[in-house]
Amino acid sequence: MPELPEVEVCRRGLEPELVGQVIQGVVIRAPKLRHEIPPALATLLPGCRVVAVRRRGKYLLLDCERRGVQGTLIIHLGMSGNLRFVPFDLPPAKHDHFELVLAGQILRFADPRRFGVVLWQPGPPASAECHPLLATQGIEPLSETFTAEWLYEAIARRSGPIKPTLMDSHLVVGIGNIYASESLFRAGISPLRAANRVSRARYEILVPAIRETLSDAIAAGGSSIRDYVHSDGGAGCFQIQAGVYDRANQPCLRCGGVVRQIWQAGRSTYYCTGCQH
DNA sequence: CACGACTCCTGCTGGC
DNA sequence: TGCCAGCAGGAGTCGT
Repeated sequence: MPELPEVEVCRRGLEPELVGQVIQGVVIRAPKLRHEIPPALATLLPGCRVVAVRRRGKYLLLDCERRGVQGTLIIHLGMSGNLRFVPFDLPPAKHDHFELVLAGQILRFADPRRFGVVLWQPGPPASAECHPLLATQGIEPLSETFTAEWLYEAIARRSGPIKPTLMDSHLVVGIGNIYASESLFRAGISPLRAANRVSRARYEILVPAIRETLSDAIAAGGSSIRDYVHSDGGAGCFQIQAGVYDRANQPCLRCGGVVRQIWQAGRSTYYCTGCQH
């Protein structure tokens, strides 16, 4: 599921249920995701109050506190991860790897492909950003500092194609394979064009296109935020009709041209040969 | 530094 | 119907 919008929708679903809650217990079933889930969480977390649910890129950050001791639970959903609130008596399924036991329910993390991450960073909330996985994260595309000017300058020495460049989380966070294609479609820019050969004027179009693509997706998920976290995640995420993604050989909804599928950096890319140059 | 290839893992789909 | 190759919304590491 998770690109930035899905993670943000997930965060918004978690926040009202989690903030203020005291963690009663922890269950670790799969020691090894992308990294081992720290066994120490089983003793660190019980008794902790969740004081905030934040997002950095595609990482969820649960700030925790217990009598002055602070730390942040870092969760990444990888390709196939999801978080659900479930009742105590729902037996765990095959890929349910981790859970927080709360007062009236369980927050359960499932991830079939196990590309996800559950880690712990001790210290006050601000120190979470110092974790090696987070310290190198790029700019937030929905922040006010993400401007055409910023992107144009940042990309000056990037000669690779624009689409995989936009997906580099050390440059800009949160733009995954779907929204990279969709944003470029909205902006009318070919995914094959070298990043540093996109004109300044076209970045003025691309940056708002990225912002609108992401925020439209959040808004679409937002109509069923509760459902998203409480059910199996199908509800919110796919309500946006894709312009090009997964529409190979179908007519472009804007110009009637044909949507083509190509491969870049090992990932599929979709674009309209008629209106993206 | 920047880039592409490779890697981790399971599950589903499409073609035969 | 069954089998298998290929692909799936991420991202770190390594070699060039």
